[in-house]
Order: sequence, then C-alpha cells, then structure tokens
Amino acid sequence: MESVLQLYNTASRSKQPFVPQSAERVTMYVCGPTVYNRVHIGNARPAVIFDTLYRLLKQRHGRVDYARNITDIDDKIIQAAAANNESTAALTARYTQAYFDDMAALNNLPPPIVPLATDHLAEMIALVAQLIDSGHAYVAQSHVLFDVESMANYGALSGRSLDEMLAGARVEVASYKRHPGDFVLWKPSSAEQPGWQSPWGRGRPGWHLECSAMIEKHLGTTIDIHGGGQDLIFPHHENEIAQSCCAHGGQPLANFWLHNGFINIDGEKMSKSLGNFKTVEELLTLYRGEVLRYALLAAHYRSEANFSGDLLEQAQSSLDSLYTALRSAADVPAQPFAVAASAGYAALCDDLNTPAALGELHRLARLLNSCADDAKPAAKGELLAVAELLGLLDCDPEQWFTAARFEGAISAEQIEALIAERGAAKQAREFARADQIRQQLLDAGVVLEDSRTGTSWRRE
RNA sequence: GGCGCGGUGGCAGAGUGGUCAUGCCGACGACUGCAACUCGUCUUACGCCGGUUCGAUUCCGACCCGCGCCUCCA
Repeated sequence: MESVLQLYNTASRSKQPFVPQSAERVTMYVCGPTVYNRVHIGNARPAVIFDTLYRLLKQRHGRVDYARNITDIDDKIIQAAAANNESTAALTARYTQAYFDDMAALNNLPPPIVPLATDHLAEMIALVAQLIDSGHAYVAQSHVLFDVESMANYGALSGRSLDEMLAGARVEVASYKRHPGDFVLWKPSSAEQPGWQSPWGRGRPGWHLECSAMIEKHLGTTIDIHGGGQDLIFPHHENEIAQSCCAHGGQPLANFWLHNGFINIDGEKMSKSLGNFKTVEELLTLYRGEVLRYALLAAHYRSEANFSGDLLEQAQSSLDSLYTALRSAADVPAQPFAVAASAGYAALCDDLNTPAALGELHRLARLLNSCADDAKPAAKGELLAVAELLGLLDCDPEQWFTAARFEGAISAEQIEALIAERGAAKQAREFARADQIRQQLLDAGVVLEDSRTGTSWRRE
C-alpha cells in the first residue's frame, strides 16, 4: 500500500495528509530569486527541498505543474545596474543564467514553468485594477496601495493581527498610507528608472504583485502548494494572499503553505555584514554540487541547518561510501524497483524526512555490499530508485572517484602507469618498491585499493 | 512588547512510552604481503527540576539557555 503523503502546512501549523485538487495534476509555486547577484547557499535550500518534493509528487501523481519564478524587476536590481553602469536587462539576464547554472549543478531538475516578472506586467496591472475596483486598493500620491483593513482575516497565515503588527513596527510609515500596514501594489518610476505605462502613470510593481499575477496565469486561482523560505511568511506570502484572495472573491490562493528553515554558517546567521556569506558558486569550487545537495538534505527542511566545512566533509565522506558500494557493484544489473514500496519513499512521505531517507540509502548500500550475488540486483535497484527521488547518486561511480577535481592533479595516465609498475613489483615480491609507489600516489592524493580482480584507485 | 521554534553521544542528525536510527570521526576484530575498501563488534545521548506511569529522552508543568519573524531577506 502506498504511503499517505503528510505535509506540514504553515497555515494550519500541523501536518496534514496532502490531497491535491486533481489527482492527475498537482500545482506548486515556489518563490525564486531576485536576480541581482550570485545566489548564496541559503537560496539553494528551497530550490533543493522543493525539487525533492517535485520528484516525489511526480512519482505519486504523474503531472506536476511546478513554477519557480525569476524576479527581474526590483529596487535592488535597479541599484545594482546603476552601480555597474549597465541596463537592468543586461544585469538580470546574466544573473538569471548564473542561477540556472548553480541550480543545475545541485542536481535540481528545471521546473517546467519559469516565469519572469517582466513578462507579466499586463497581468499585474490588471490585478491592481481589479483590486481598486473591488475596494481593496486605493491610489495615493501616484502609488497604489493595498488596504489591509479591507480584508477581514489579513494576517492569518503568519498568525498576527493588525494591532500586533503595529506594536512591533520598526519602519517609518509613509504619510500617504491609510493604515501603516498598507503595502505598495504599484509605485511611480522616475525617468531613469525602468517603468511601464499604467492607468496610474509610468511605474513599476510592488514586491508581492508578480507572484499573485503569475500564479493566476500559469497555475490557476487556487494552487495545491506554495513554498518558500520561512522569512517569506510575513510579509511576502501574507500579502500575496491578500492580493489574490481579494481579487478572487475570497477564494484561497494555496491549500498548502510550506516553508523551509534558514541556514546558518558556523552557528551564525548568514549575512553580508558578518562577512560569512557563502555563494553557491564559491562552494562549488571546493565541493561538487552533489556534496552540497547531500549536505542540504542532511537536515530536515523545517529545521535550522548549520553549514560548515565539517558538515561538507561529512557529506563528502558519506557520498563516497555510497558510491563505493555502487562501484563495487558496477557489473551488477540494477533490477527495476517500484520505489513506492521502499522505506526511503515512506520517509519522504512523512513531511519530506530526508535525513531518514538518507539513512535508508546507507542501509541499502550495506545490503548491497554484503548480500549474496543473487540478491544484489534488487538491492542495487532499490538503492538507485530511492537515490533518484533525492536527486543523488546519478554520477558514474568510476567517474566519481577518478575525475580530477583540481588543476594540476596527477593524470589518470600517470596513475595507471605507476599502478602497472607497482603490479610488476608485487609479482616480483619487491614489496618495498610496491609500498614506495603506494606512498608516492598517496602523496599525490590517490588511494589504491587491491582486490582479486586488480587494483583500483580513487582521488581523495 | 507580540507571535513562533528548538536544546539528542566528539560532530551532523532522525525518532520513539519499554529492544537498533543513520552517517562522519574514534577503538577493536576479520579480510590483506602491507594497506585501502568491505563486513562485524564497541564506547560516549536525549538542557534542568518536578508530575503522570510498572516504566519518560518521548506525555504534562515550571525553570534555564539558544534562535527566528514583527514590512531588505531563502
């Protein structure tokens, strides 16, 4: 029997069985990056988490309309482009491609829908007009503002009332707002700022507007799952809900709200001021993307995760041991395995318990290492099937251990030549010479492993 | 101030009212010319104080400590 998928819904603050509106087509939207610089490892967490969920949902339902947007209009983009003396379009095109590259390096499948904010101005303007018409928004000093008091249950997702929000307000309130909690739907652009013509003059959208507009266009009025980082619960998702619900006669924007926890670096919150900001690009010069992915999956997605060199070393060693099992079983055919029957699959169905699923990978690797030959194809098949759900172990095991990862590393040809020489020395029982070659290779970062069938090697 | 989260062995990190997470590191044994890999065994746990219970790391309450959000943020 297939496991029920339980997901923790921020809206209800509890795990609930996931039931999509249509069993044949699941709709999921995840907030993507604002493309004004290289993304950091914290930005990669939701991408990896929701990619894993995407894989699981595809397995369960077949079709998943998964959209992850690119925010390519924003004040930070305008500032960065001005600082570089280039157009916002040139800047965002460059960083959008960099984001795609970084995410691909982490084994994330490309989402089937990747909408750009700047391709949806007409939809955003229409949404604003609708909110004005229905009495949920007003124009003030060339801005269009959402009237939070017009919505009875504003604040429901984050669990706060308008009064409570005021108590902690730490930002100066613009004088033209009727209520301090009112947020910008549309704002005016100066001549040098990017802008679009609208009924309220030339301007640009507020932060939250694009998601509401793009969800409606690509996925529908109410979607099954909306995801993102914890910090987006308020105000971003709260305001998306306000915009969409009020424009749609109160219909919900999403049935399930999923939020991932934050990543710390060496126990401290990652921030530019602390200087402990790690970009994916930077980390990829030290570790393969799969190692980063393993490290990101090693903690449950809702918990805080601490990123450190130690964690990455452990992830590397853990992957090495899994690939060692696959390398030893290189000649074993993988028997097709119905993954829904696996304990690893069941773990993922329990609110995406990736640490338990990784544990299952290790159990299967041990099984593959130790079981009788006739049981190996099944063990290998199950191991690979669970790993695929996690986006792991898709490398050729031989390549995993032998590919040179640093400039100036000893070549495979040189290694093979030395191994041949050592083999001859062993034949002649000149063990001193053989050990000397082993040490020479070890100094070059190459470990030799003798077996009945010959000598294999791996880089450390 | 308001809302919320968490404290598990050297490290990372699941989970459970009573037997085992798992991985990394460490120790020992088997295997090996020596190693490595692998397999097996093992050590070190559930913040603190009460309560419920035959039994609590797990449930309840208080306390201590850490963290997040409260209109930049994944």
